[in-house]
Amino acid sequence: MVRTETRAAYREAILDAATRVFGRLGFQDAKMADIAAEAGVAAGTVYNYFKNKEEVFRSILQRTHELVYQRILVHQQLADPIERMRASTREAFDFLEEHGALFLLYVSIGGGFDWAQKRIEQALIDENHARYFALSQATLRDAVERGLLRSDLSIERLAVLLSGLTDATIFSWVRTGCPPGLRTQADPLIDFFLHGAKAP
Amino acid sequence: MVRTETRAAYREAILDAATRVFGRLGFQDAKMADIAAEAGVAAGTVYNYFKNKEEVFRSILQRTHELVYQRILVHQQLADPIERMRASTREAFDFLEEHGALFLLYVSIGGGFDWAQKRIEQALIDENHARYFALSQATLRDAVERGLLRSDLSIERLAVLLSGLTDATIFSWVRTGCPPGLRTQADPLIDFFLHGAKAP
Amino acid sequence: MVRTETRAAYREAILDAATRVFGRLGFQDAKMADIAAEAGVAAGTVYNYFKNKEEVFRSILQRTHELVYQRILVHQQLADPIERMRASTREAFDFLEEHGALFLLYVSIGGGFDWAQKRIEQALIDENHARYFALSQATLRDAVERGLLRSDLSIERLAVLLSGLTDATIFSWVRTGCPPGLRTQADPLIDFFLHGAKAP
Amino acid sequence: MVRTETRAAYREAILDAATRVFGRLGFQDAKMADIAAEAGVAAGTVYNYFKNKEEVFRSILQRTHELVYQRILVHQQLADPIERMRASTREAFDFLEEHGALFLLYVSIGGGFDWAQKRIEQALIDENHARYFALSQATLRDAVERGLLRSDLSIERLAVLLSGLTDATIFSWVRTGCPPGLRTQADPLIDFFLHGAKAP
DNA sequence: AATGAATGAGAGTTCATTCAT
DNA sequence: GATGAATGAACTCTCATTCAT
Repeated sequence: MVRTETRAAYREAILDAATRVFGRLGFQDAKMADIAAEAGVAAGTVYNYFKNKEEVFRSILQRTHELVYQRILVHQQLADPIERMRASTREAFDFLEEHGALFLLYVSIGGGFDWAQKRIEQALIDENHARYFALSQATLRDAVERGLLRSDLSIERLAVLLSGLTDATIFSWVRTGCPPGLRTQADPLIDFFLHGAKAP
Repeated sequence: MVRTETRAAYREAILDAATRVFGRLGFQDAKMADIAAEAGVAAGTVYNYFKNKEEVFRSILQRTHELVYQRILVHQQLADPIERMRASTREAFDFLEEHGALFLLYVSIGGGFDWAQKRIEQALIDENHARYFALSQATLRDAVERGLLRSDLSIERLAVLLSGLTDATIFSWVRTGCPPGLRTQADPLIDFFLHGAKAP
Repeated sequence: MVRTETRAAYREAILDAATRVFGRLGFQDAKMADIAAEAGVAAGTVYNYFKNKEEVFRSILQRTHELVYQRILVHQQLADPIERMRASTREAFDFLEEHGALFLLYVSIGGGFDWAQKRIEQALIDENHARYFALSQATLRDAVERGLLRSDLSIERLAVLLSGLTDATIFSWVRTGCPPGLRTQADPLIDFFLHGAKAP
Repeated sequence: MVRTETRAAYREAILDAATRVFGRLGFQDAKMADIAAEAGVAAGTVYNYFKNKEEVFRSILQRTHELVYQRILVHQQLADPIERMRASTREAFDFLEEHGALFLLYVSIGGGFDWAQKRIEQALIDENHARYFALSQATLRDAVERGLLRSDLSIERLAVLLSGLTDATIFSWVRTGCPPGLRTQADPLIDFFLHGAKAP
């Protein structure tokens, strides 16, 4: 029992370290030695927990995805689809603020374009992305059916545009050094999604 | 004179080849040997034109940026800022359709998140990105001042959101295999930017 | 006493396992983890019984040698040296058929040319080999002195040639998949040793 | 043309070096760095000529085999099969004396039992071995048909026994430090093959 | 004494860059 | 200036051995 806990703790520590290192350097530049050092273990130890560098990366993706997904899932019970959109966006932004290694989240949320990842596990990324997208699309469909959103654009197109606004906001936030307060941008973002930029 | 032209032609040929190879494989996986082979020259020749791999990449970025920038610049004379936005977006989409190696354009246009680039020349990317952004912001400012766009969002915020919509559209287009007709999405995109998703 | 027996039992179990694993994979490819797993003990346990991988190997060699040597020794009491040769060869072939891990026997008997062994303990191999050889030479000397064998070849040379015939027979047997009946080749082999290939 | 020659020379130099190193240390213990150093080139250079360590090994095998095979082939025109056997054996022994790296010859001639080789390219080894064996068997068959050899043993069995005598002689020679004069043992060996050890 | 995870030295291989031709 | 082979630093991964429990 103790052993199992210790193993799990080691695993988590390595994933945490790897998350920091990948976030800092990207997949290619991150060396296994860096990850091991950051985790405070020997190089070989990492290989007792993960088959290779790719699996470390994949595991981070999966772990992060699961974490965010669960947190967003909670809000899907809200009756009003617009409220659901607002809550989900706030939740995602909250998560980003809490975790330094946003790069990974971004990636797991879907839009990432790092060629390294592409090579590694596009399938996994796509699958995770698809799960988020499915959630988003369900909400949008609900909204369209209730007459809350225009119906001349496909659900998928709406989802793409919404994620575009979200991603751009995140990028911009990262670019400006991750200042506190990202979550406050969630509601204006949804408002913009609804009403656009036209002067009233 | 001939010599100069020959040199220039070699340089262009190498950049063309490198664009294709980087577009196909990404920065890390693209080997100098691949680029040389694609260009039909010997490996060493590349080094007669570029100091190293990074400079090849940087040069592509710069060249592409210049190309797109000039094409977009043409439309800045249009009196109506909304029309300017439409024309610029169409122009960017056209360029993407014409050139297979869209990845690079996208990247040079700005939102890219490839870690390789980050390492290499974020400064350059940012600078290029800033030039586009300046263009975009000038148009948006004009529109706001004419009362065509809401004034409760900062010009910069508007620019970020607009680029988000554009980028998401491009990503989605790439993801679906670059089907013909990207340019037809330019006007609906601007419409969405103006009016949002709300049902009328 | 019990303790001692337990220790001995562990030791034997590990050697048995190691014999199988070395036989299957050779020295280099056999991993200590494989041996431990095959023996049903933890990796560390092996090191409670043997200093290192080489000692495990050496111990197998020694144990196997001892076993075979004792079995062959029994027949040395036979009065007729030719009969002694026949009986010894049969005994060796029997042993090979009984034990799957023939490779090791062969090796310990002497002619092996595995570079791994060479590196490890050529001295030991040579010593064991010398013991067999001494037995063989004693018999041959006896035969020569009794006028049963030609005396124009040195005893050592005769021993070398005899072992060559034996080894070739074993190799050929292994190469053809160790079909049953190796022992029946012992007598024809000795006959050939005596009379050669010439037509009568 | 010069280039081609240079390339070939490099290739040969590396193979020569590798032959020495493999002969000295065996496959596993020979490091690519050792081979490169012995050849007086950089580590990477070896990889410009051979895909990997295994291919270096395989190439040596093939080259040596070809060399020896051609030399033995010359004597196949001799009318008397017994003379053919004598000449072939002498040729093989000559080759061994000329080349320090006998290990390889031995291996390529066939009886080798190095586990490393087994893993690597047993197929190739077997194929080469089969070529020698075919030669040997043809000669033996000829001799049997002419009534020169006993016909109660299969051709294959005769070939096995002959190679056993040869190998044992080589082993013994190597074991005693490769003293000059191996070739003088060829004729007595064939004599022994013909008449055996029985006193006349 | 058994365990099994941590260790870390070491090897094969890649590839950007250099340089003699 | 083009060539293309040589270079060698650097990185991932393996596994014999150690050691805390």
